[in-house]
Amino acid sequence: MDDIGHTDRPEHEGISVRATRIQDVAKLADVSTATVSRALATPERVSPEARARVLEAIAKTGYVPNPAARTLRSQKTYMVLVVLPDLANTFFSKILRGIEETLFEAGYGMIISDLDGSPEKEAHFAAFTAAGRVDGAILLNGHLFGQSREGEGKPARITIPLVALCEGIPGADIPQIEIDNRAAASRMTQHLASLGHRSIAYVSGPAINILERERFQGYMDGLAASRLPFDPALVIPGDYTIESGTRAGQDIVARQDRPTAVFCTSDEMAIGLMRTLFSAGLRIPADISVAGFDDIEFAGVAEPALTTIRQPRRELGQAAASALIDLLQGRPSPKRIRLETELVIRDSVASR
Amino acid sequence: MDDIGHTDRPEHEGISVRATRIQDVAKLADVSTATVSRALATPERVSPEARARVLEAIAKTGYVPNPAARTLRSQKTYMVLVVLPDLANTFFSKILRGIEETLFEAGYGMIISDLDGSPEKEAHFAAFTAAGRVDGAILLNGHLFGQSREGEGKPARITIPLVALCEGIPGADIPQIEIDNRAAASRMTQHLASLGHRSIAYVSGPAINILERERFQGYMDGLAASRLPFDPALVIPGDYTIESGTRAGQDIVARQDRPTAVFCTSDEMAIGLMRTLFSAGLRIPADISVAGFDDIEFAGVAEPALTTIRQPRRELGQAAASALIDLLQGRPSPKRIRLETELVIRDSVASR
DNA sequence: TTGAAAGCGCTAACAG
DNA sequence: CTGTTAGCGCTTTCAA
Repeated sequence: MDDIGHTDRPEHEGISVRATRIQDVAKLADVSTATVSRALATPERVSPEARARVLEAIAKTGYVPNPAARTLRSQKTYMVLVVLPDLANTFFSKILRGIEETLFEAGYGMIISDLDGSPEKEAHFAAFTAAGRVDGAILLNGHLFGQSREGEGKPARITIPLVALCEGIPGADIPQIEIDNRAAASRMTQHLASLGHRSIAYVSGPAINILERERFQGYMDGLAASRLPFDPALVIPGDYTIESGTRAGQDIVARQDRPTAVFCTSDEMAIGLMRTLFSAGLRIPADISVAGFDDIEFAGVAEPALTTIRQPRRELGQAAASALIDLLQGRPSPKRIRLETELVIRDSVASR
Repeated sequence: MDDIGHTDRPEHEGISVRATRIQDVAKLADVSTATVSRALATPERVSPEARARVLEAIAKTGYVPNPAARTLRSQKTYMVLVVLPDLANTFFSKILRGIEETLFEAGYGMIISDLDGSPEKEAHFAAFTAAGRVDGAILLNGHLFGQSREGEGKPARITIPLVALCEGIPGADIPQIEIDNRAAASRMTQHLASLGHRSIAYVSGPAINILERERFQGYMDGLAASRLPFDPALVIPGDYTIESGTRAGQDIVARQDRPTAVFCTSDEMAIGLMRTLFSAGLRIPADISVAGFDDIEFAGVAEPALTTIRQPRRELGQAAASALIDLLQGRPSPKRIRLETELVIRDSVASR
């Protein structure tokens, strides 16, 4: 049936093709398999001599424990699921690095789930999680797993530890790791106002999005703190993508009475918007200032270089992973962690 | 010890907290566990009645097979490892989608390994692979796993099916999925030449890189086909990153005798380079033309929009996954697949 | 501190 | 077509 199967025992040049098992190590070290297991998991409960012999045997054989067997017995997978809305968004890559680093140090592996806006994918990963392939999950998508798929069967209940990262999940009683979106947006708005801008447009994220709601609050706060009136006409809808930025640019170009500054709530939108303004013959920042949010890689090489809000992406990932590990190991975990952002001043904003 | 552990049996509101096992389904369907297993794996070998009862019982209980037990018994993980040099590079995200799609349809999951230029990470994933956590791997990093870590112990031999994607691995007898880098680079070079450019600079990738060698050959081919002489001074070293593009730009700005066109072998470099040229007061494409390679998302919204080579990223991913699945299921797999690229003409290149 | 022994939940070999 | 049975390799009581 399986015609690529290799024969099991034969030794080629002294190297057995079959993987070393715990028994082989035990035999070589002249101890029981239980002792080998303990030498690895709880070395302090094994005599130094036995431990040394086991370690030597492991080194000699290149033994690596079989994870399936370990998982089956201990009911722990040492795997964590990371759920994100869109892997293509460069914003996530550094966060993933931070997560992976911290997880790795604690002996956990990471499985990435790119939802890609597909409900089936979400159902799939919910089932995956329910099947016990992971010990916990970090959610970057702003909501919990969908519960069941079109009523067939019981919803597989998810009972593993969860952590929400970046997009808080209101109502869910799990640790939330995030930045203070409201304060950051307020700060940028005030920065623009302090430079003399009195007509500051706001390009939003998707209306349902929690980040959007917080950043919009911040925009309002900033306006108020700068004693600027709120003008609904200056709020332009977007969804964080390049394309929506391009569309917002068209909207602005078409206006008689243009704002002097535009605060885009993502760098992607700012870059798309700048392109449209530029094509229409507007000079940035001479004619109009543009600010972004996130500080992705391309923000610094955009033309002009983008003034934006930097999120501590790696640290966000690390903090989320740490919180999850705490939970996984039965330690208490902080309910909410807020990391600081930074206002990065470049060339796309000028004073008026 | 584990103070977050839940009690095992108690039923809350009729729902058992403990996961359903194959035994529960068997009992409910009034068949043996073997029949349940067969109804799932080889339905044609089970009578329609038995199958119906099993399916019903599964629906009723929400049974999901325990993957650890399945793996332990069958020695198959239904997991594939994808090794990439840098997850932050936007070039890879669509490829990953293509891989994931195809894998998913065939019932395989995907684990991503971001090497991030770290040899330890590589050793870690080599061990991971050797430990039998995955059935096969797709390598996007241009080489096989490092063999052992500083001589301690035997090198864990990797014997699972592998596929090389994008960066071919010379000498390795595994399927290679790639584009024709040489032809694509030649085409771009000839495109520039056909527009009247006679001094075409080439910003390279890392010298050791196989892609670089192929693209450089293509550049030479294109020059020859256009009856243009090769001038070593026009080859500027790069490493595909934004920063190296910026540096290449400085090099060009500093020259007395500037090329009229620059062919960058990655879009990142082209974007970094354009920024430097722009800052130095050069107009693109009026003063100097710039071309890229890859067609990443930002190429279309760069200022000016970048003329480049589009790679069929999703299809590349799909083809690699298909080839690996063939191998995994004992079918013959094509040794080499080359997908077509496309010349995308935008605004960063003008005729001379 | 150590070993013996009992499974974790599943699939595959072997009968029937 | 179906059931019985024997493990896959490990961790974890339990007893010494």
